[in-house]
Amino acid sequence: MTDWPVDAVFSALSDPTRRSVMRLLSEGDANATEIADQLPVSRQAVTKHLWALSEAGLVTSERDGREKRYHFTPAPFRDAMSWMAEVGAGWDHRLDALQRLLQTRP
Amino acid sequence: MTDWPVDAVFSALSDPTRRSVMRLLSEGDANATEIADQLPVSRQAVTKHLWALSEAGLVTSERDGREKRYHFTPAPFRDAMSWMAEVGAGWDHRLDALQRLLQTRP
DNA sequence: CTAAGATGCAACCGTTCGGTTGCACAGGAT
DNA sequence: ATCCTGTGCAACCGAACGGTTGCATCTTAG
Repeated sequence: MTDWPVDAVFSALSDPTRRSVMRLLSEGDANATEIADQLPVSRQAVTKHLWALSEAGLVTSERDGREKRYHFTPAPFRDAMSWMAEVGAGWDHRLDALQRLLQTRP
Repeated sequence: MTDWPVDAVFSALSDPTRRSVMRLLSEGDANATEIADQLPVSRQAVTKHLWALSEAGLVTSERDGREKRYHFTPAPFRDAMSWMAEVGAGWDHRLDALQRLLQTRP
Protein backbone atom coordinates (compact mmCIF):
# COMPACT_ATOMS: atom_id res chain seq x y z
CA MET A 1 0.00 0.00 0.00
CA THR A 2 2.24 2.75 1.28
CA ASP A 3 4.70 2.81 -1.53
CA TRP A 4 7.00 5.72 -0.86
CA PRO A 5 9.28 4.19 1.75
CA VAL A 6 9.65 1.02 -0.29
CA ASP A 7 10.47 3.13 -3.28
CA ALA A 8 13.21 4.98 -1.45
CA VAL A 9 14.67 1.81 0.00
CA PHE A 10 14.80 -0.14 -3.23
CA SER A 11 16.15 2.88 -5.09
CA ALA A 12 18.80 3.45 -2.47
CA LEU A 13 19.86 -0.18 -2.58
CA SER A 14 19.89 -0.40 -6.36
CA ASP A 15 23.29 1.27 -6.63
CA PRO A 16 26.45 -0.78 -6.00
CA THR A 17 28.37 2.11 -4.50
CA ARG A 18 25.51 2.80 -2.15
CA ARG A 19 25.45 -0.83 -1.08
CA SER A 20 29.18 -0.58 -0.42
CA VAL A 21 28.54 2.42 1.77
CA MET A 22 25.94 0.43 3.68
CA ARG A 23 28.35 -2.43 4.13
CA LEU A 24 31.03 -0.11 5.48
CA LEU A 25 28.64 1.60 7.85
CA SER A 26 27.40 -1.75 9.09
CA GLU A 27 30.88 -2.27 10.47
CA GLY A 28 30.93 1.02 12.32
CA ASP A 29 30.10 4.70 12.18
CA ALA A 30 32.06 6.97 9.88
CA ASN A 31 32.12 10.37 8.26
CA ALA A 32 31.94 11.10 4.55
CA THR A 33 35.68 11.52 4.11
CA GLU A 34 36.50 8.23 5.79
CA ILE A 35 34.03 6.39 3.60
CA ALA A 36 35.35 8.02 0.45
CA ASP A 37 38.86 6.91 1.41
CA GLN A 38 37.75 3.30 1.19
CA LEU A 39 35.88 3.63 -2.08
CA PRO A 40 36.97 4.54 -5.59
CA VAL A 41 34.82 7.66 -5.72
CA SER A 42 35.12 11.23 -4.51
CA ARG A 43 33.89 12.52 -1.20
CA GLN A 44 31.21 14.51 -2.99
CA ALA A 45 29.86 11.37 -4.60
CA VAL A 46 29.74 9.70 -1.20
CA THR A 47 27.94 12.68 0.28
CA LYS A 48 25.26 12.43 -2.38
CA HIS A 49 24.88 8.72 -1.73
CA LEU A 50 24.61 9.33 1.99
CA TRP A 51 21.86 11.78 1.31
CA ALA A 52 19.95 9.19 -0.70
CA LEU A 53 20.46 6.57 1.99
CA SER A 54 19.32 9.01 4.60
CA GLU A 55 16.19 9.79 2.58
CA ALA A 56 15.41 6.10 2.71
CA GLY A 57 16.00 6.08 6.46
CA LEU A 58 18.90 3.69 6.07
CA VAL A 59 21.42 5.94 7.75
CA THR A 60 21.19 8.66 10.36
CA SER A 61 23.67 11.42 10.89
CA GLU A 62 24.89 13.35 13.84
CA ARG A 63 27.02 16.43 13.87
CA ASP A 64 30.05 16.28 16.12
CA GLY A 65 32.07 19.44 16.02
CA ARG A 66 33.36 19.98 12.55
CA GLU A 67 32.57 16.50 11.40
CA LYS A 68 29.37 14.67 10.73
CA ARG A 69 29.15 11.03 11.63
CA TYR A 70 26.84 8.60 9.91
CA HIS A 71 25.22 5.60 11.55
CA PHE A 72 23.82 2.44 10.06
CA THR A 73 20.05 1.96 10.44
CA PRO A 74 18.74 -1.19 8.81
CA ALA A 75 15.19 -0.77 10.06
CA PRO A 76 13.72 0.15 6.65
CA PHE A 77 14.86 -3.21 5.32
CA ARG A 78 11.69 -4.38 6.91
CA ASP A 79 9.57 -2.40 4.45
CA ALA A 80 11.37 -3.81 1.45
CA MET A 81 11.14 -7.35 2.73
CA SER A 82 7.50 -6.93 3.61
CA TRP A 83 6.76 -5.88 0.08
CA MET A 84 8.52 -8.93 -1.29
CA ALA A 85 6.87 -11.24 1.18
CA GLU A 86 3.46 -9.80 0.42
CA VAL A 87 3.78 -9.98 -3.35
CA GLY A 88 5.48 -13.35 -3.32
CA ALA A 89 3.23 -14.96 -0.75
CA GLY A 90 1.81 -18.25 -1.89
CA TRP A 91 4.57 -18.85 -4.41
CA ASP A 92 7.35 -19.66 -2.04
CA HIS A 93 6.71 -21.14 1.36
CA ARG A 94 9.82 -19.40 2.65
CA LEU A 95 8.13 -16.09 1.91
CA ASP A 96 5.14 -17.13 3.98
CA ALA A 97 7.47 -17.87 6.84
CA LEU A 98 9.15 -14.53 6.33
CA GLN A 99 5.84 -12.72 6.41
CA ARG A 100 5.08 -14.30 9.75
CA LEU A 101 8.55 -13.41 10.96
CA LEU A 102 8.19 -9.78 9.98
CA GLN A 103 5.09 -9.48 12.05
CA THR A 104 6.90 -10.29 15.25
CA ARG A 105 7.57 -7.17 17.23
CA PRO A 106 11.13 -5.98 17.72
CA MET B 1 29.68 -11.53 -2.68
CA THR B 2 28.25 -12.10 -6.10
CA ASP B 3 26.79 -8.72 -6.69
CA TRP B 4 25.27 -8.83 -10.13
CA PRO B 5 22.02 -10.64 -9.36
CA VAL B 6 21.38 -8.44 -6.35
CA ASP B 7 22.03 -5.43 -8.50
CA ALA B 8 19.51 -6.50 -11.11
CA VAL B 9 16.88 -7.35 -8.52
CA PHE B 10 17.14 -4.12 -6.55
CA SER B 11 17.25 -2.10 -9.74
CA ALA B 12 14.23 -3.89 -11.14
CA LEU B 13 12.30 -3.35 -7.94
CA SER B 14 13.24 0.29 -7.60
CA ASP B 15 10.68 1.42 -10.13
CA PRO B 16 7.02 1.79 -9.06
CA THR B 17 5.63 0.77 -12.43
CA ARG B 18 7.78 -2.32 -12.40
CA ARG B 19 6.55 -3.21 -8.94
CA SER B 20 3.00 -2.80 -10.22
CA VAL B 21 3.79 -5.22 -13.01
CA MET B 22 5.11 -7.69 -10.47
CA ARG B 23 1.97 -7.32 -8.39
CA LEU B 24 -0.24 -7.94 -11.40
CA LEU B 25 1.76 -10.96 -12.46
CA SER B 26 1.65 -12.36 -8.96
CA GLU B 27 -2.08 -12.68 -9.46
CA GLY B 28 -1.74 -14.60 -12.69
CA ASP B 29 0.06 -14.84 -15.99
CA ALA B 30 -0.48 -12.16 -18.61
CA ASN B 31 0.84 -10.74 -21.84
CA ALA B 32 2.24 -7.27 -22.35
CA THR B 33 -0.95 -5.82 -23.78
CA GLU B 34 -3.08 -7.05 -20.90
CA ILE B 35 -0.69 -5.56 -18.39
CA ALA B 36 -0.57 -2.25 -20.20
CA ASP B 37 -4.38 -2.12 -20.13
CA GLN B 38 -4.27 -2.08 -16.35
CA LEU B 39 -1.54 0.51 -16.04
CA PRO B 40 -1.29 4.16 -17.09
CA VAL B 41 1.57 3.53 -19.50
CA SER B 42 1.92 2.32 -23.04
CA ARG B 43 2.47 -1.27 -24.07
CA GLN B 44 5.97 -0.41 -25.18
CA ALA B 45 6.83 0.89 -21.75
CA VAL B 46 5.50 -2.31 -20.22
CA THR B 47 7.56 -4.36 -22.63
CA LYS B 48 10.71 -2.57 -21.57
CA HIS B 49 9.86 -3.13 -17.92
CA LEU B 50 9.24 -6.80 -18.55
CA TRP B 51 12.64 -7.02 -20.16
CA ALA B 52 14.26 -5.51 -17.05
CA LEU B 53 12.32 -7.84 -14.78
CA SER B 54 13.30 -10.78 -16.90
CA GLU B 55 16.96 -9.73 -16.71
CA ALA B 56 16.63 -9.92 -12.95
CA GLY B 57 15.04 -13.35 -13.23
CA LEU B 58 11.82 -12.07 -11.73
CA VAL B 59 9.64 -13.07 -14.65
CA THR B 60 9.87 -15.75 -17.28
CA SER B 61 8.17 -15.68 -20.64
CA GLU B 62 6.75 -18.29 -22.93
CA ARG B 63 5.60 -17.84 -26.46
CA ASP B 64 2.12 -19.15 -27.15
CA GLY B 65 1.09 -18.63 -30.73
CA ARG B 66 0.98 -14.96 -31.50
CA GLU B 67 1.17 -13.89 -27.93
CA LYS B 68 3.86 -14.06 -25.29
CA ARG B 69 2.81 -14.85 -21.78
CA TYR B 70 4.77 -13.73 -18.76
CA HIS B 71 5.00 -15.63 -15.50
CA PHE B 72 5.82 -14.47 -12.02
CA THR B 73 9.05 -15.87 -10.53
CA PRO B 74 9.85 -14.52 -7.08
CA ALA B 75 12.90 -16.75 -6.57
CA PRO B 76 15.46 -13.92 -6.91
CA PHE B 77 13.85 -12.20 -3.96
CA ARG B 78 16.01 -14.55 -2.00
CA ASP B 79 19.18 -12.87 -3.23
CA ALA B 80 17.97 -9.43 -2.28
CA MET B 81 16.85 -10.58 1.14
CA SER B 82 20.08 -12.45 1.72
CA TRP B 83 22.02 -9.31 1.06
CA MET B 84 19.93 -7.38 3.56
CA ALA B 85 20.14 -10.13 6.14
CA GLU B 86 23.88 -10.38 5.74
CA VAL B 87 24.57 -6.67 5.98
CA GLY B 88 22.07 -6.08 8.74
CA ALA B 89 22.98 -9.10 10.81
CA GLY B 90 23.71 -8.24 14.39
CA TRP B 91 21.67 -5.07 14.30
CA ASP B 92 18.25 -6.56 14.21
CA HIS B 93 17.48 -9.94 15.69
CA ARG B 94 14.77 -10.40 13.08
CA LEU B 95 17.44 -10.29 10.41
CA ASP B 96 19.33 -13.03 12.16
CA ALA B 97 16.22 -15.13 12.12
CA LEU B 98 15.75 -14.32 8.45
CA GLN B 99 19.26 -15.36 7.64
CA ARG B 100 18.62 -18.71 9.22
CA LEU B 101 15.35 -19.00 7.37
CA LEU B 102 16.94 -18.27 4.02
CA GLN B 103 19.34 -21.11 4.53
CA THR B 104 16.56 -23.66 4.67
CA ARG B 105 16.29 -25.48 1.38
CA PRO B 106 13.18 -25.02 -0.77
C1' DC C 1 -7.33 -14.57 -48.41
C1' DT C 2 -7.71 -10.87 -45.51
C1' DA C 3 -8.32 -8.15 -41.57
C1' DA C 4 -7.33 -7.59 -36.78
C1' DG C 5 -4.66 -8.08 -32.77
C1' DA C 6 -0.07 -8.93 -30.59
C1' DT C 7 4.70 -8.45 -30.74
C1' DG C 8 9.20 -6.38 -32.18
C1' DC C 9 12.35 -2.71 -33.60
C1' DA C 10 13.98 1.85 -33.57
C1' DA C 11 14.22 6.65 -33.05
C1' DC C 12 13.36 10.38 -30.21
C1' DC C 13 12.69 13.36 -25.88
C1' DG C 14 13.09 15.25 -21.28
C1' DT C 15 14.72 14.01 -16.77
C1' DT C 16 17.34 11.77 -13.46
C1' DC C 17 21.64 9.75 -12.03
C1' DG C 18 26.36 8.95 -10.73
C1' DG C 19 30.20 11.25 -10.81
C1' DT C 20 33.47 15.06 -11.18
C1' DT C 21 35.64 19.66 -10.22
C1' DG C 22 36.12 24.10 -8.03
C1' DC C 23 35.43 27.08 -4.37
C1' DA C 24 33.68 28.93 -0.14
C1' DC C 25 32.88 28.21 4.84
C1' DA C 26 33.43 26.37 9.49
C1' DG C 27 35.74 24.43 13.51
C1' DG C 28 40.17 22.54 15.92
C1' DA C 29 44.89 22.19 16.75
C1' DT C 30 49.06 24.53 17.39
C1' DA D 1 46.04 34.23 14.42
C1' DT D 2 46.73 30.72 11.23
C1' DC D 3 46.81 26.55 9.00
C1' DC D 4 44.56 22.03 8.39
C1' DT D 5 40.73 19.23 7.79
C1' DG D 6 35.93 18.25 6.99
C1' DT D 7 31.59 20.04 5.07
C1' DG D 8 28.53 22.33 2.01
C1' DC D 9 27.04 24.39 -2.35
C1' DA D 10 26.76 24.63 -7.25
C1' DA D 11 27.77 23.90 -11.89
C1' DC D 12 28.75 20.73 -15.24
C1' DC D 13 29.03 16.25 -18.07
C1' DG D 14 27.90 11.92 -20.22
C1' DA D 15 25.08 8.00 -19.72
C1' DA D 16 21.07 5.63 -18.43
C1' DC D 17 16.11 5.82 -17.57
C1' DG D 18 11.13 5.99 -18.27
C1' DG D 19 8.26 6.97 -21.55
C1' DT D 20 6.35 8.01 -26.14
C1' DT D 21 5.30 7.43 -31.22
C1' DG D 22 5.52 5.23 -35.68
C1' DC D 23 6.01 1.41 -38.43
C1' DA D 24 6.99 -3.31 -39.71
C1' DT D 25 6.09 -8.23 -38.83
C1' DC D 26 3.82 -12.32 -37.58
C1' DT D 27 -0.25 -15.28 -36.47
C1' DT D 28 -4.73 -16.45 -35.78
C1' DA D 29 -9.76 -15.68 -36.55
C1' DG D 30 -13.38 -15.31 -39.97
